[in-house]
Amino acid sequence: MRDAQHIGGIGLTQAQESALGNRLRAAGLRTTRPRLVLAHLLFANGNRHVTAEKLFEEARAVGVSVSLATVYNTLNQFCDAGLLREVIVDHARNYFDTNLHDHHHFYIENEARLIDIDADAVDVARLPQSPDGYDVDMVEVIIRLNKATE
Amino acid sequence: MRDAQHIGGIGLTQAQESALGNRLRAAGLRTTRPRLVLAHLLFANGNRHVTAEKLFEEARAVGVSVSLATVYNTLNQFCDAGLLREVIVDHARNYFDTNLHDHHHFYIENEARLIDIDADAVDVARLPQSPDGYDVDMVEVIIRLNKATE
DNA sequence: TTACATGCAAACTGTTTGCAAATAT
DNA sequence: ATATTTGCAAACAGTTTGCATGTAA
Repeated sequence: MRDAQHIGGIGLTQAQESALGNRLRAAGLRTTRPRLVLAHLLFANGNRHVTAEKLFEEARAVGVSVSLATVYNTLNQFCDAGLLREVIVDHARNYFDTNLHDHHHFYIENEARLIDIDADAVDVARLPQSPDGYDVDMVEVIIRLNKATE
Repeated sequence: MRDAQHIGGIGLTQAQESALGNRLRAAGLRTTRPRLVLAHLLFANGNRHVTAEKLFEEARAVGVSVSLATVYNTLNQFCDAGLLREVIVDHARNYFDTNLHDHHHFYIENEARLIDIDADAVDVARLPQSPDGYDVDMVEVIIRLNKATE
């Protein structure tokens, strides 16, 4: 007898569902079905970079009906709650990153694809002084890539 | 007797106008009035970071009527022609930077303001290897700032 | 005189929002 | 029972585009 599939048709075990529920509650969010589904898609398999549209399609692909507006709202709530962070590399699309550790990015421009770079793989040895009256919020290194011309 | 004001009411000298004209022609662009006006606003006073809307307002402020669409088109043409480059730091607004040298940016988030950082003020000592099949297009360092909490 | 640039308004993209119905606690 | 969340559709911001008119070469 296998685990009940509680959430949509996506085959979440009770343990997974409960863990995700705790995570949402810890972040101050109610555990609604759309949030559990999206959280599962986001957090179940390692770090991800996701746009609203892509996540929306993934939800539908696993047979869960969520509105696009809810995907947007949920991503923003997760962001505000500290479960996600934004990455700004493209003025068309907004990316959300599940990796909350200090890190940087490759951005493959013609594929609109992000790849994480561990913080300790980059050495920003010296930084200029910030203008008076301002604090550093974060230091981002973005390495823009294109397909190699062979 | 002072120099004739050839372009709108913005008091371009003949020398300035001719220099800007050359610059546009060298970039493969016809020297139209809107382009000369916008080029003057962009290039006359050192390096700038500008949005389409801001440049549009500046043009109107100096009494030149240019359509917003033309400002957008012109900025994109200048970009394609290598007279400007884009800076992506905010998914709402698109910034254009007149500084074509290798450099980085402070971005003051709550003021939507960019400040240049000379390339040699930052020491990116070690970079990770790019994924196979991709070439580095550029390495951007963005230091996000907020007003200091005193 | 011919190709290119402009202005306008309409289209378009990604995202947000107002509100009634549904759901979590 | 009450506050929160959802879905839908409409609104919205920034940007792009089609087309008739105007302009540079």
